[in-house]
Amino acid sequence: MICAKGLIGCTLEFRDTSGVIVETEAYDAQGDPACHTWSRPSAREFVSINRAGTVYVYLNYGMHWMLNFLVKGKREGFVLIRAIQPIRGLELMQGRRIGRTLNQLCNGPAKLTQAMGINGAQHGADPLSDSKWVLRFPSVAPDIAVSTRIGITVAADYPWRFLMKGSSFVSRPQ
DNA sequence: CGCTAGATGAGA
DNA sequence: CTCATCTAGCGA
Repeated sequence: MICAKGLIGCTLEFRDTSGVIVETEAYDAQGDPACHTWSRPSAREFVSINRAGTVYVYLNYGMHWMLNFLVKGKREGFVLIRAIQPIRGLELMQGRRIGRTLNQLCNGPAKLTQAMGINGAQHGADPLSDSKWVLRFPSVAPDIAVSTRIGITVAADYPWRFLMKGSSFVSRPQ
């Protein structure tokens, strides 16, 4: 999905923390067995009642919060933020993830939500009207690598994982 | 009501 | 490799 690719290199700010998005994955609301909309009526309702950009957060494995943004238009679905390069609020983030090095701070979907303090309370937030959230686009387009999605058991072969080429802050190298 | 599969991460 | 920990959705 184009939007997932376009978010690579963007700076994401939430409250007092920020970072550059270096890894994303796309989930298509149409015909993608790995997307929540495939088996969850509540996810389909979320897509229909919210506008593009809305924050979709959910709890996985009973303890890990996953951050997504809603995509709408011709293709609809979610972009999962899988890793960021920490920029601002380093002390705050390291305080939430004791003992982790800078490289290990936000190199995974659950790690970055823990570090940035993102949880279910943010589900449904609208970054366009909520000053806690800021998304800035890069001045120069970054080099992007594409690979298959990881961590899922169905439709994992879709080439919908995007990484900033050469970044050492991705969850795992391509 | 009971059951179970997860878009994971930490630790041994 | 194991296991922590919870909930939407589904079948009975």
